[in-house]
Amino acid sequence: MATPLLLPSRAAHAASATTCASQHLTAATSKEPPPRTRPKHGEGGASRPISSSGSRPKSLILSHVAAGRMDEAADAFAGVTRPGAFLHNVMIRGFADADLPLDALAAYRAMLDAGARPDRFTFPVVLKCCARAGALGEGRAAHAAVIKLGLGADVYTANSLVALYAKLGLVGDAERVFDGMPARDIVSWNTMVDGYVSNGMGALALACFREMNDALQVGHDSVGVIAALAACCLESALALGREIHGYAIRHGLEQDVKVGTSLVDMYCKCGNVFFAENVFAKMPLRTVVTWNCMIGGYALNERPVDAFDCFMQMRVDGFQVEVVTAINLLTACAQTESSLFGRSVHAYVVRRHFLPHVVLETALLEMYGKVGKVESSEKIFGQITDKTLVSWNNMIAAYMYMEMYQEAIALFLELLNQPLYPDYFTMTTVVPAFVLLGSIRQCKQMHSYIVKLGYGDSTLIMNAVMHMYARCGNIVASREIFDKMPGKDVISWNTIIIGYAIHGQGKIALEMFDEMKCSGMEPNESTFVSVLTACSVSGLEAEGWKEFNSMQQEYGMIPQIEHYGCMTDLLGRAGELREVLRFIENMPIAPTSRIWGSLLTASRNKNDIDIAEYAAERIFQLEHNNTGCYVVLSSMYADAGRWEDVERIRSLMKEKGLRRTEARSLVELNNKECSFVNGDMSHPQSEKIHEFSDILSRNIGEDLDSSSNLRDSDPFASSTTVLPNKHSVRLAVAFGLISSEAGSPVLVKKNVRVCNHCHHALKLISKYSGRKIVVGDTKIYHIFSDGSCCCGDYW
DNA sequence: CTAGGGTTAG
Repeated sequence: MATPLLLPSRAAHAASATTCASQHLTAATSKEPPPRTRPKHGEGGASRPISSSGSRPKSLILSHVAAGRMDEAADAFAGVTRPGAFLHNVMIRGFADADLPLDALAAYRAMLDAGARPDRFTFPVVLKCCARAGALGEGRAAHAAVIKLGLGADVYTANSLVALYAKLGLVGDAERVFDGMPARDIVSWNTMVDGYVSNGMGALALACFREMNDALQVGHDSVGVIAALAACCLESALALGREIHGYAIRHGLEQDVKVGTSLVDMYCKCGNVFFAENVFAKMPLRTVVTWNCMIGGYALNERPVDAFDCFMQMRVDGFQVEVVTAINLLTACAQTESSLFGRSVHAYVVRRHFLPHVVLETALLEMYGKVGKVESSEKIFGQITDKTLVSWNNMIAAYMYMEMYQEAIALFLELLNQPLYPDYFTMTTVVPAFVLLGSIRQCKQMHSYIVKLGYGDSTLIMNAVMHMYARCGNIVASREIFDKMPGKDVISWNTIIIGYAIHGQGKIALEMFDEMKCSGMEPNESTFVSVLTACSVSGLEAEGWKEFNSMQQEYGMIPQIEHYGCMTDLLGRAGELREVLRFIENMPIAPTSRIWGSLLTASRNKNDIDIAEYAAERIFQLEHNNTGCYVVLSSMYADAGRWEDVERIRSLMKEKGLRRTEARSLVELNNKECSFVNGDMSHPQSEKIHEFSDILSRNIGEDLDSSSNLRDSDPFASSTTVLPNKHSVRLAVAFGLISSEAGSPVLVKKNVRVCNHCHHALKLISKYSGRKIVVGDTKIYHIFSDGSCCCGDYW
């Protein structure tokens, strides 16, 4: 490594868009605080006027403070009539060292009340306590006092201010203080770098780390290297992390156990366990934190067995298990099939009296959730006294994992009543529950409830409600919310665009996209997923290509696998299968099963069994248990009359123990929803429903006797064959038609794709009945109206 | 007498 990136050229430095400091760096002259005489223990401040009690109480206070006996120190302090700044500082620092930041702040207030004048030794400690206590108001007041007392130029004090603001998440204020400093030392820079890191701003942290090398005459120390490695974790910057590793070696910093630990951590978090193991093995000294990082690193990289082995080795080496060790182990336990390991860790932490401990309890509940023991999760959740948002989120996730959607929604609603604010994770976890079982009626209920709780102006929440309406088939309601939203963000726009896309209204989706750009909102990668989906669903081939090129050329984005997925869908609908295949083979990223699935769909629509088989083979290489793939292939064989192949797949399935998702259709009526399975007879009006479906069949001239229906094409079905007009969607539609007012649309949601036969029949039924029939499958909404479907017969 | 640093639940 001849030219380390750590020592960049000025040009590179100037190129970094956001610099964290201004230029006025005087050379190494004024950086050191002025020399001072260090009073010896017990005689400090002897020159200052002290009360009649002389220096006795002073040394007494000092020894109490040194031993952490703050009660005694306070008693002795009370005996001093007019303590000077020094003694006040001693008391403040005593409380701070005893981990009593609130008492320290009280001592500071007492100092002010007593009329003593805080000095440059007072504020660093006071500010640190403000940071630890989260006391922003007191911190700001102290900042004002610093300026009033003319201590703003003191490096120690200013550094503490930077740290305070950064710790409280006010990076802007931290930057202002930092930029305003007449001189900065290595601590100032390290504090700023770390401030960026603790606020998740890895790129800024690294820019600042580089900049400090030019600004200071000295190299990085271990503190800075540790902060920079943390920044690499945030950015997953493995290459840069290696460079910093090199720097640490060249400057003899890798001997520092904290640097070594940070290196282990960085390599694990950047996904290179091998490098981490190398560093770990060569470390002359390890601490329990080092072991924790290594165990956590294995867990993070989904190597539970290695995590357990590492844990054993840790105990052999004589290290005590601590809370973090247990938390990291639980991550590994969650990756095993059974709850056995998790339960033993649980028993262990109980024995060690590690509980209660929110993070540990949350890790336990998450682990139980992931191994499918949702009751255990519930039990732990109930026992957590100070539930954090993460606890709630994990409990919701545990319900979701077990497909307990009602419970997930109920818990989410309960969360809205807590003094906690749901975050992005909450929403992305719970939204599928609404989407999967929500009806328009439930959406409306939820919507009004959310508004009543005062979340009506929350962009985060209302984006989810918009999404929910759109996924439940009510794009109009979705649009109404969108139009009324005061603070639309990029997700709001992406949501409304994909909403129109899945309703087959590609033109409107593209209009919204134009409007978005006109409004000054910058599209992101997901926007293009929405836009390209709109183009593909609505068959807008030219527009799709235009946007695909524009995202690269105008926005400098690199298309991701999702974008390629949209493009293969688009091509599959419009073009030749060979063309789709060529497109896939020329993709710069490896195709996933979703891409091959797109080709499979295309070959099904073009009835090309050879290419379908090819696509299916690719899918099985990636996902050997892809149920949907078997179903499509099997129905294609059936259509072609290749019954031996249908049989072959059927037995293959049996061998693997795979079962098809049972088809289910939900029809929404005014006040309730009704669910149907294929051939359903459970509804009280079943006879009438079946009869009406037969009438519809006759009136549309449906051919129920064609050869493909005589034999069962479904490799998972039971021995009884269900005629197409008794498929779940047909029963739901029939019931919807007889149970709702003439002229109103019928809305049905389905958990699997509509079969070709029913799709054709539903078009005719819409014409015959003069009704709009909306059928949502897992991907899009089919809007059948006057004999045609918005999907253009490709889905 | 003062400031900055390594591990933890999605």
